Amino acid sequence: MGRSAVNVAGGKRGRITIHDVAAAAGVSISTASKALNETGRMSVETRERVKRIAGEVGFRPNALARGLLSKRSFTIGLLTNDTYGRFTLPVMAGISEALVDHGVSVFLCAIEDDPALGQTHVDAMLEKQVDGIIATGKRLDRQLPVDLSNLHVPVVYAFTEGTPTSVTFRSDDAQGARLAVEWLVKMGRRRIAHITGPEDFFSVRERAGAYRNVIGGEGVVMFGRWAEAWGHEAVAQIWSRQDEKPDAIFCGNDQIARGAVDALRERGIRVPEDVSVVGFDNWEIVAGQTRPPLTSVDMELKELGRQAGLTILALAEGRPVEPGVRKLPCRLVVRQSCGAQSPRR
Amino acid sequence: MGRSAVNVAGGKRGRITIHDVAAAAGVSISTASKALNETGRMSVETRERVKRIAGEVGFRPNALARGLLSKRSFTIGLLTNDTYGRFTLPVMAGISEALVDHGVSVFLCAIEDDPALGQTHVDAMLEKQVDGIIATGKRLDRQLPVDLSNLHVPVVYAFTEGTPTSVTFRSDDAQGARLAVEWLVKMGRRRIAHITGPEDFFSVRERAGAYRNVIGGEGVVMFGRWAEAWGHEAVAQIWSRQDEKPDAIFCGNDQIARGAVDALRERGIRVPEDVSVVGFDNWEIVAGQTRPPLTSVDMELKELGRQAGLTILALAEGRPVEPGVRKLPCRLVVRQSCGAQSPRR
DNA sequence: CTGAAAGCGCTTACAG
DNA sequence: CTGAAAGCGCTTACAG
Repeated sequence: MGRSAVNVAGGKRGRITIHDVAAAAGVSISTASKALNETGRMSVETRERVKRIAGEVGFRPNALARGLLSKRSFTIGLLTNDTYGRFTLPVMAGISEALVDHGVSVFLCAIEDDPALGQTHVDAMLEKQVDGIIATGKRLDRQLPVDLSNLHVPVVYAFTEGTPTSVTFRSDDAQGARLAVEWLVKMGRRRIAHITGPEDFFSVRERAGAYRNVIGGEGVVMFGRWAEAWGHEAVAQIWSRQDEKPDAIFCGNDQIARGAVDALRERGIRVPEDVSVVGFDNWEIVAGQTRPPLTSVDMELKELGRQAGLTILALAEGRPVEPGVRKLPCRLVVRQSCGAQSPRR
Repeated sequence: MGRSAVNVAGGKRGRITIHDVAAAAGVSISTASKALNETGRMSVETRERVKRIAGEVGFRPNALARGLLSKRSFTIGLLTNDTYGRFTLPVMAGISEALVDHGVSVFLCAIEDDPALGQTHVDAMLEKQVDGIIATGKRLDRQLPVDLSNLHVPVVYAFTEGTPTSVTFRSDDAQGARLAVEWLVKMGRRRIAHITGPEDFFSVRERAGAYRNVIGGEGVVMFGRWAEAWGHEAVAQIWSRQDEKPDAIFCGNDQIARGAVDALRERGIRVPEDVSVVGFDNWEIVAGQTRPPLTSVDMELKELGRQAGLTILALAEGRPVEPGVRKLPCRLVVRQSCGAQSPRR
């Protein structure tokens, strides 16, 4: 008891080591180690005493020393080229949430689209003995500008293109688009248009394909830019034509949807009474501030991050994981832009 | 040469250690270590040979082992309660940019406003022997829900409230507001109103105070919420009154400014011809998409992050750092909402 | 100019 | 039930 107080200050640099705990408890460091780790066999009394004293002196095991032995650093790296963070932040939140209970911390490395910077960060992670790397990005059909194959540590891809033998998590954009269009149909809409982003995006083609499947025909698909201004322009184009006007618009993302809603309002067309609008991404800052707030497809990126985190953990622990692409379902978030009814999920 | 190839596979687990390099080069591990670290004295020939072979076999020093000796992990933690990332991402980018060249990696920990989660993350960081912790948040007048004093590692605060003896970086909101209002004055505006957020925010009071100082009177200050809808409402209130209308509005953030601009347009009031508008935050997604795009005050959070990073590094290396609050200047980003003229900076 | 030895803080067979 | 010893991968005095 009295002796423990003497050692509270710890050795040099103020850090308390297992030696201090052992000395204070009057046992060897091996016994102290086993007591704290619930391994080995010893009297309950000894184990409890060591643990109590460790708590009293504020002992915190040095993860560096531990990692040196165990070959596990309880550290992973998250690599992203999405500097703006629109997609990376929810993914990061999911990873962190899944791993914090396992004592795993996450290095975040934003590499823009700079291969040299990417290599620097990968090298730094590897030297720090990360247990694995999760690569994430801003589009499903592009790889990060770094080579992550043959790395000696497991790699998982989330919301970015992976390699054929890796495990890759992505949103099921076709299913998400289906959700949106079927919802519009269920609201009684029959003339549904689709205003979306650049056709060279894989997800744009996926979403457009699903749109066509649901409406059972060619429909009206307008490819453009990921911008509010494009939503405006597209509405102007449609309403300047002679043909019958749509009673619903499925937009490729929330920014386009916001532009479309604003353009409709400025034309005196009511949303959702005259025209229903659905967005994609469920980006709160955009969807929530639109008048009226947008019903939108959420890609569940946090859940995607969580699964990527649990997978990298499994790989790091040597548990078997089936390689391949895993599509995660999207969810429709109902606000006011399609009418008041709530989904019957 | 031939021998090095034999060792490429490394020891168990495929990792190549300094033993492999030493063996391949035919020297002792001490010599290998000194050769690689440019320390000690030896023939240039030996040093070069060791370095060449290390490169050939793909040797990567184990930072865990290194850290155990040097008491430096080349790792820092970034703690934030800003889950949305609006403020944290630029800060993080600045930190990372400043430290990557020094071989330092960053653990990102989002703790929401949960003290227990905060403690868990702090404990994890401390066990991993971080060289320091940077605390950041979403407002200048609130502390994170964790106690970071008496930590045995240096702590720096950036865009969140620190402790009296710590070093804290924050934006100079008064100077930023002055920049905005002086700009409006320079554009010939004389009746400048101020629509802003909740009065209990320190930065709201700072900005309002600077506004009053520049216009030299009480002015029109309307406190409200950080939302587009509030910008709308405030404009409606002003324009429903009998008195003379403002010819400029300085808004407390970009969302309010966007709402105000939309409300003005809907009233047939032209921006910037009839009324100039300035926002605050320079949040690209809002400021850039407003019609017309917003002139806005940028808090230079990336620079703030960079300085926080360099400071924590200095502290970690034992260099002396003056404690106290450091206010960093804001910058006015000119777009189209005040007129076409560009700043004469 | 080069190497043997001690040690960073811990864990884990192996003895007793 | 408990402890001495070896070792994880490196660095750094200290000898030679």
